[in-house]
Amino acid sequence: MPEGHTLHRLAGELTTVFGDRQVRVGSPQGRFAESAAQLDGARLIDAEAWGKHLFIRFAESGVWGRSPQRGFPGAEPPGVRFIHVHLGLYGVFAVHPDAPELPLPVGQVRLRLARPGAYADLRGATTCALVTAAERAAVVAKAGPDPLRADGDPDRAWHRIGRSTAPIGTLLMDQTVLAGVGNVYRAEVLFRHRIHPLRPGKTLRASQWRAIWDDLVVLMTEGVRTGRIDTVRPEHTPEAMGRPPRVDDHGGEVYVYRRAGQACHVCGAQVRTEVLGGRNLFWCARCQPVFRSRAAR
DNA sequence: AGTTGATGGAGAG
DNA sequence: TCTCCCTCAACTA
Repeated sequence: MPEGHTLHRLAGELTTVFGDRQVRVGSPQGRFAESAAQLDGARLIDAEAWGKHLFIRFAESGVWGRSPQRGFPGAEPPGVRFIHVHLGLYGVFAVHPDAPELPLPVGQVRLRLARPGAYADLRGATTCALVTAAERAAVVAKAGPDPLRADGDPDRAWHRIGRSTAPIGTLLMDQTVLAGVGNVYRAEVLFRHRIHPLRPGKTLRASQWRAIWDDLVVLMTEGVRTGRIDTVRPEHTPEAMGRPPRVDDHGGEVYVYRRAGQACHVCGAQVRTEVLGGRNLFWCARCQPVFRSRAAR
């Protein structure tokens, strides 16, 4: 379930459960075994997310005591290292904060973090690598502003969007334009703002982009809190509309994502789908017209 | 038992 | 634009 909210939620969980503690690091599956052996027994300082990237910070092996650098990623002490995790499409990092026993790994566990009473298993990640502070900085430098970070700057994204002929649906998914939005938030935020996904970025008004950004901050912050993606307004919830709740693997209440052919919750028209850049796009052609007359606004 | 798809992205051509 | 990678649940047969 990995969009930006998943990674920020994970960063918080990992910091709470393992922050400022000595941890066992292993790779039952074996693919991260060499790096895991180097980190095993080191102190985990904290974890941090930038868009869909997760960085787990470790003090130099054998260094003890509280780190004054915690929360100040600009000045890393020598020897600090990170596990860089990217979940890709279907990676899962399951944190078990209260586990009296350490169970045998089930399935392909690439990375296991453990301390007495707690463990976390990573499966299916596209990236799990031991990196230096400089390598981490290079990944961050490529990423666009993240709506979930206090330092996220919407103007940086607007600089790209406002002059691009690419579809806004493509730009929202481009992690160098904006970091953290995935296929669900893309579909949903465009629906909420009644913008057709194929509309060129440069045809948006700055105020429209600002409204989208502000909405993403709210929606994704809620996603971090709940661990799911809910985007319907109070008047469109199952309870308010007297419709059955969504039954799906991720469970959130949405307007258009993966609802192709079903009736739009707002206007009743059939939700449409199309492949764009290898990813499924969903929108309501009536609520999100390509061209909108002044009268319609 | 085998196939498909999924909230992602890198690299080749 | 295509191909490939990672894993596993939910399909199909």
